[in-house]
Amino acid sequence: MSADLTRNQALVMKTLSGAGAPLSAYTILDRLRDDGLRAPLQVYRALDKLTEMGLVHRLESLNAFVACAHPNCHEQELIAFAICENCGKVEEFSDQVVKDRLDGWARNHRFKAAKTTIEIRGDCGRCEVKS
Amino acid sequence: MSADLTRNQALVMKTLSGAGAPLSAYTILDRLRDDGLRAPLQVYRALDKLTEMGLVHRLESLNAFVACAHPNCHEQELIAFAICENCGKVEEFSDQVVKDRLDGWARNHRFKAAKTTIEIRGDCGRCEVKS
DNA sequence: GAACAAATGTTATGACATTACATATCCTTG
DNA sequence: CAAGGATATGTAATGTCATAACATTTGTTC
Ligand SMILES: [Zn+2]
Ligand SMILES: [Zn+2]
Ligand SMILES: [Zn+2]
Ligand SMILES: [Zn+2]
Repeated sequence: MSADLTRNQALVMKTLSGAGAPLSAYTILDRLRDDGLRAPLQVYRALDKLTEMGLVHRLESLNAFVACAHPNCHEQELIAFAICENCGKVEEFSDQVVKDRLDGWARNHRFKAAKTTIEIRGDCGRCEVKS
Repeated sequence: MSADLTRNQALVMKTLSGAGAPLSAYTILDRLRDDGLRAPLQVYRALDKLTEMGLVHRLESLNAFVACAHPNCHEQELIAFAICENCGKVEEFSDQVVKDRLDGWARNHRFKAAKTTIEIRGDCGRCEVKS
């Protein structure tokens, strides 16, 4: 199925997987200087491919990227993200009812959805910050 | 209720209302040069206040801003946006079921939501492009 | 191995957003 | 009214995110 990754794609994927939290393209670049990467485009091109493959998600409200938590699991699903503003952790989930409701709205309004973004910003349970 | 707008806030609001589509902060700035605005910050500060007041929404997937279609109507609602990638038009809607499902997920995971983004990108009915 | 597609390298530039600091305006209250 | 505080403004500089354009290399197919 998913073809082997190229060198740059593998480097970017490894960086994101190891981070455990979203990273900006430029942060990824900084962490890969020693591996020979020098220009933003090298990272953006790898991110584009990885996103197409479903291995990486772009978080629109953060302008950042995160490794998929369930690779190859939810190819066609509508994915929602819960993003902790305190620790940076991201949880992915799907909800068929939400998907059905949004699909229904689109159908009723003759809107042809291409991509849907659902992102919840807030504080995760583990982060009950000592006020 | 919503206090009077300051000069800069009124200028930005008028520009956004008249546009009928989302505008970037820099586009707004360009359209207000003749009114004396010169720096991005003047626009961003006005946008911040207008957003707080609920008169303007930020579209995360576009890095742009749009005048609220139903001012003072949905103060506390979860708002979803359907954004046409062809004509730029944005439709706002609320769905209580979607809100309940997302609230339920958050409750179950002890996630304290601060702000939720729902944006559907696609093509609106009016835009059935001549292929 | 010629031809084509895909990936890479590099420079420059464009687009979006904030920091830092100075000044002005409004509004309260003694 | 003067003093003080809160809010709004003006301005320059800088930081952050993303793509255009072009040259080169690598891999695949016939
Ligand atoms: Zn995923
Ligand atoms: Zn957290
Ligand atoms: Zn609205
Ligand atoms: Zn349209």
